[in-house]
Amino acid sequence: MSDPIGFQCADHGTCRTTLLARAQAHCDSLGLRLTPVRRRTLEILLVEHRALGAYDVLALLAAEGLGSQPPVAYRALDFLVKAGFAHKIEALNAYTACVHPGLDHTPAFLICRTCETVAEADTALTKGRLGDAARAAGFTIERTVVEATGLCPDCADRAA
Amino acid sequence: MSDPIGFQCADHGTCRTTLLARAQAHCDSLGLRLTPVRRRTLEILLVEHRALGAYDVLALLAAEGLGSQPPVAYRALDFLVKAGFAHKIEALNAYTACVHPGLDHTPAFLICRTCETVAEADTALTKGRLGDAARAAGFTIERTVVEATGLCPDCADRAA
DNA sequence: TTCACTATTGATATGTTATAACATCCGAAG
DNA sequence: CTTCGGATGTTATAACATATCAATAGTGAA
Repeated sequence: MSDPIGFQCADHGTCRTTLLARAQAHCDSLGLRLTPVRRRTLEILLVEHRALGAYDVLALLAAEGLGSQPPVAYRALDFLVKAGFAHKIEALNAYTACVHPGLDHTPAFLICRTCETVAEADTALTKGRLGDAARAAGFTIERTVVEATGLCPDCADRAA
Repeated sequence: MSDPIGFQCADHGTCRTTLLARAQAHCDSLGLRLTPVRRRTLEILLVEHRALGAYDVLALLAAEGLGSQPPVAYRALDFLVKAGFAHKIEALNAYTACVHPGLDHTPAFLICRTCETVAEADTALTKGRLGDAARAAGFTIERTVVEATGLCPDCADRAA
């Protein structure tokens, strides 16, 4: 598992620029289209650096004239999720940018219940004990959701 | 990790009776009240043996005159979840009975995307690699969601 | 260029999941 | 018996998500 990333990102500006450029390159190479709405949606997720609901995203898009109805946000988010640039956090019904897009990975999330910051780590859960249990049961795993809720260091300090 | 339970429960009648009795005993000993709505809700989850949405439960309750408005179902489900008799499946926004209530455990679920049957296993994820990552990041895990979606043996056979 | 094709966007409506807020009931403790 | 807290009834609405169909724009072939 790689180190989780998210609670101490020193330079959002750089990671935003880098990841946007990577997304653009990825789309170019696959013939996908990173349209203005999609690009801006990804940028919003990168800048906010926490889990945002579809309607949160929609409000920000709408403020810039990039669409005002729910499908606009959901389509953009679906695209980003399918392309691997973002993930859906099921426990929050919210979305967050992927910190290492392009790589095929099974994300695991550490979600702060106070500030909603999300850190992304990797698991290889299907190779571990859950995978063993699934095989024993004859179950074929296609997708996994791993989400841990709790307190991030900053919020824990603030509470103490 | 215990074996997953759920894809081959031979005798629903027995497990229903047993688990209802256990829930009753647990409530008695803790001074909780397993009221008619709560008891019936648990029974519904046990009998169906798959993930049910709150409105599915509500429809069944309503058909028996046990309330007809959303809060009825949500309150009953919240009670069952808090008491450890049921779990919420975040990936489905649905609820399922716990197969070994009373024990403090971190459930992991195998969810068939076709028949929506849910098998429950245990993980000790906080003791594994995710726990290591969380500790390294200074993150305090309070609750974990582990859900694997895929195909159960029956549905896999049927598809083949 | 023009055409046909496909992906994307725009717009309206609706479906689904969940909770807020407040009134009322009812049983247990004092 | 009263009072107090948990449970329920009821209305309304918030929050999350998708179906549908029309309009538009980019792409490649004739």
